[in-house]
Amino acid sequence: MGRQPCCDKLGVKKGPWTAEEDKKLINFILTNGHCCWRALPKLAGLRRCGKSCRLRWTNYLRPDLKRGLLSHDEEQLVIDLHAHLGNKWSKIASRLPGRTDNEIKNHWNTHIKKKLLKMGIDPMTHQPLNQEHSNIDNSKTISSNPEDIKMEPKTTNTKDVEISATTAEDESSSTVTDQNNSMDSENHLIDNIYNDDELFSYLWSDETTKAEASWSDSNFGVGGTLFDNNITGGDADYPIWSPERINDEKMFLDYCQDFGVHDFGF
DNA sequence: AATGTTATCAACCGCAAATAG
DNA sequence: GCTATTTGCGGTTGATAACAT
Repeated sequence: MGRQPCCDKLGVKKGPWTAEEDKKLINFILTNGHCCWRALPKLAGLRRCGKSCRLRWTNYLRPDLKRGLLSHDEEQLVIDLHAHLGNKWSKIASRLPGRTDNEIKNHWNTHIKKKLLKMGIDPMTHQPLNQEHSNIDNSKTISSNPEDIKMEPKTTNTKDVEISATTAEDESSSTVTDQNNSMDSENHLIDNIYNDDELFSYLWSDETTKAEASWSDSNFGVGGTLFDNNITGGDADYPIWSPERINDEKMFLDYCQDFGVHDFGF
């Protein structure tokens, strides 16, 4: 018995979303929440499959999304998280507020991977390419044990290597300057995170997956309203630094104004 | 200006896990 | 406990923008 396709192939539109479709999707979710992605397109009057709607919403339309390139500290965090979690993009994304797994995955493949390779670091193992198989320092190998992982970021060489490599050979001197300027404050930020044992055990704990309960469930459940609760539905979804949290509502309202705020029934 | 190449990122696909009945 | 269905994830593709020749 074959698996049912996620949607009727006939009459389902593919490809880039139009502003009109976006509007319909946002409007529907704001009004009704998304009780069932499979049924949503029909109810919302969209000729898309539920999967496509979910993706569009989570990767592009969600009001808490950040826009633009990852900042240096975000990038560094991605590298460190990747060293421990591997290609668990959704897990990595859950540590970066306002970023999606897709976005991080794309950024990894287009930017970070190249940077690491340029520095002579294997992006998959996070070990120097020429020492990859020699295991010079076994303590730096990726461990599945949270207790081992816990202290690792302090000793992981990735960050140190990047800083020195950036200074020595980065393609643009302006980039170096920009990064160095921002790094003072941003590294401080990251250091604070790493120094926080409690937070770190949280980060690596499987329990966090429970705390990663759907953003939408707490904010867009059936009958729920967008801003009834605070936008995050609890601290568990976001690391402690997140000034964006404060601005989420404003940003979303700004966004909605692109479509015309009246269309959303505000 | 025209053409070719590379980089980027939104979106799709297939699979596996989770959930419902 | 089993089967069907839904959801979410990670890999990949394809359109197109940016850059080089």
